[in-house]
Amino acid sequence: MNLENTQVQMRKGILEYCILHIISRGEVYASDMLEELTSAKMIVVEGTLYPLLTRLKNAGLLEYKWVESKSGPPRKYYTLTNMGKNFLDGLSDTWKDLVLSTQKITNNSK
Amino acid sequence: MNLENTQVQMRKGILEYCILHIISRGEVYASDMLEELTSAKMIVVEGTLYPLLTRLKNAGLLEYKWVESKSGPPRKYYTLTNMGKNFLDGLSDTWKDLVLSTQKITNNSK
DNA sequence: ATATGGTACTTGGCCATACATAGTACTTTT
DNA sequence: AAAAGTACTATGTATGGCCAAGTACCATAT
Repeated sequence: MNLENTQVQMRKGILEYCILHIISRGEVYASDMLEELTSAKMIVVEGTLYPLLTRLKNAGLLEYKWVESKSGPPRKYYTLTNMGKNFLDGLSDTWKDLVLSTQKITNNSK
Repeated sequence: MNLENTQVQMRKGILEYCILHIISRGEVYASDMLEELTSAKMIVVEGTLYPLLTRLKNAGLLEYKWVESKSGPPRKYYTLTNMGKNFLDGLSDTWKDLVLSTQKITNNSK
């Protein structure tokens, strides 16, 4: 039971929300997402991101197309499916509720 | 992969934070916490709360004393240890960072 | 042409937490 | 004595983040 471990637990689910959101703004591939997540101080590593993308794709929330790159192997560029858009909307509400609930508890000083 | 499942995932870790916070405000026992969590719309059930309290206690973050009840079996009243207080402070920062990071990403409309 | 280093993605296994479910123990009510 | 209610315990399952090792392709240096 240490802080680092709890930080990991806190990220669960939230990451999914953030990634769907990033993709909703336009075609991106994994490294784009990693860069944005890192610059927002949301710690993520490859071993987390890639399996997550695969999961979301298998669930029908994402689709991708291969695009050639000038500096390396081809890349998977992801976009949201309609189902993905709906799911993102649902997640949005869930996240807002969760933040509100937490505020309610942590601001309560009785 | 459904919404309900993701809600569960999002709660992971955050619950720990909320519970430590509730206990930090004074002696409480499990049903007190359950009531407050429910009224804040943070869905939790017995089967989640009790094991969590045991875990936190074994980690040295909580301690409890038995108190007789007028209407039923005795209760465990919990308080934070010093270690628990420090841990809660750390969690506070972690949570705030996480919310900020998420805001940064979800408000980014490029 | 071959070797080296970097980029992009894949896979298998581990661990921690939330939850469902069933069960124990004690008290009060009928 | 039986039934109902309260407080707590124990076991097993599912999921997601992460580590670590590995594959494959490209560009550059030797």
